[in-house]
Amino acid sequence: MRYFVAVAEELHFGRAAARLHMSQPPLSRAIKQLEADTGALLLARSPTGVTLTAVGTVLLDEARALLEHADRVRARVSEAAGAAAITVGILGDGTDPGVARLAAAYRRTHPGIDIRVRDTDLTDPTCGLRAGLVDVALTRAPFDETALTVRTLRSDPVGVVLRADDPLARHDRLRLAELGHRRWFQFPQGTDPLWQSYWNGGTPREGPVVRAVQECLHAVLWNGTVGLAPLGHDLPAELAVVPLIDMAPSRVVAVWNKGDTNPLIRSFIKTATVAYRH
Amino acid sequence: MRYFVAVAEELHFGRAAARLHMSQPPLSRAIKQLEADTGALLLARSPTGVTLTAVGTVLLDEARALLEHADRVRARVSEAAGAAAITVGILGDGTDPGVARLAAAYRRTHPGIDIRVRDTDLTDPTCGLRAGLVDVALTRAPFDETALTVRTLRSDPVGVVLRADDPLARHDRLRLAELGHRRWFQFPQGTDPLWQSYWNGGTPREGPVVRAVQECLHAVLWNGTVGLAPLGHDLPAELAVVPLIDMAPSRVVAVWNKGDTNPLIRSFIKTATVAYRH
DNA sequence: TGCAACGATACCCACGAGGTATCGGCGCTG
DNA sequence: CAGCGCCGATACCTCGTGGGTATCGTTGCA
Repeated sequence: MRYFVAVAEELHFGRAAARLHMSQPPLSRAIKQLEADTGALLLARSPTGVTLTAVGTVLLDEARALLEHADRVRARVSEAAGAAAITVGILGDGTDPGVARLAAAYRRTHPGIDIRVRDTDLTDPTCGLRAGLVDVALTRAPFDETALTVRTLRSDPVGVVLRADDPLARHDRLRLAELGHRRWFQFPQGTDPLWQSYWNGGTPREGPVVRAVQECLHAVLWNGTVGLAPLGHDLPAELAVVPLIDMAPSRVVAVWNKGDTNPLIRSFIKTATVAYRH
Repeated sequence: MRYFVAVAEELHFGRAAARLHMSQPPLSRAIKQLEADTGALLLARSPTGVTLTAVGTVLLDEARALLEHADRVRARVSEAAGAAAITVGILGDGTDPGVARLAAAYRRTHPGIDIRVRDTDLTDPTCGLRAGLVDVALTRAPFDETALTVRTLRSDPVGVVLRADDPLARHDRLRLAELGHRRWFQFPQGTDPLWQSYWNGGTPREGPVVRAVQECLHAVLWNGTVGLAPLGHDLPAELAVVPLIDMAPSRVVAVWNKGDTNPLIRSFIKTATVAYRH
């Protein structure tokens, strides 16, 4: 019916399709189907243009009222639901382009829902999920997944971060073994072992302790240490990141507590999967 | 929303599913999805039973009103459309079980639509479609399809109709060649050549002229002629039908005039395809 | 008479709504 | 208090359809 109202108002299939953010053929089909169900021609397609038939005029009025009614229902129910809120944890500084798209999409499809964001440092890959500080975390695997549900959103190749003037920075790809003698920045003791081990390339390392992304970069810049990072992020010109060919890619994931009853999680995850799929 | 109203009224997923003619799991999922979109729990599932939450109560009222509104819109539009009608032609005496299911299904999904039926004899496989006597024909292929659109609904094996005491009737299958010396009942001159040729098994035959199903049966009973018929129909006990192994199966088809603008045709064909798919 | 516009058609792919089988949790019962 | 049964949730599969791209046919216009 939204489709029909759009076409009836534009009196032009192409423009209506644009307004509905879709292409023209499926719109034509949808209108045809509506006509088949009502049993009457709603739009007179003459080569000079599209006109409303008598029945079409009736339906236009009725459809407008009905759609308005539906919108009112939505509003009333979400009012009755109170300020529904979801807290999402984001690892690091959350400048991931996917996050921006996701936030925009979710605000659009669920207006009135209160989205709270909690930016966390790199020491807890679950962003405080277990502690109940967030409902869902946008983070990176791997980590201890007991009592959590994990959904992969994307995979990024991983590289090593070096000073731009580091001799190794001239390579266009490296192996972990070529970095064995370097100092690596380290997460503090007590962080998730799987997480810690992954970012150390699988073997224990020595180096300065970091907690946030900025600290990692500083550690590389000032201390000449190295460390791993997913590719595809903007870095200051003084730093270089060289792809590692023997490192499993880093998975961007959405995580939530198994058995969490907050109904918003379900819709949030769904929006997330499509937003990350471009 | 219909689903939600059903569950809210029954306060029992299983019973609601039965009422909606569906199974319980997809209903559970649908409600969950509604809850995800609303952002609030609508139903409190306790092991003792299902209860409406506060938000659920609000939605129940609103949903009832909205669904009622939608029904009113349907009624108003179909009233404005006037007595929309579709005339369907049926070949032979139209006792095909599929036809009954189709009629029932279409009346249910399109109440208020005037279905007129035109039973025709076997001399015109298009049931007067080209002459404009019907909008859509439920008939059997093959025939001249120029300017027609054909949609196959089902395929029936074909057999030869014989008197029960005919020596050939004792076989459980036959070949066309074994019937070469018999007289076959014939359609009148001027009927569609493809149609005529098909029911003659591909070669010209001699025999009494028939127009209706009854006449065919009488021709076999009283004149000792033979003829072809699709299997799977009830016949009087004095007649037998023996499957032919070298005869292409007979396709039950829906046909309409190419470019016909009656919008009901589309929905009728759709209902037909699902009705014939059991 | 060629061209541009526009709705219709053909074809393809991915998502989701529906199904069946099974699980898990709680209450009831012997 | 252990076992059973009820009932909603979960897992997994399949098919229909809603959306896409590419192309056609018609018609008005230059």
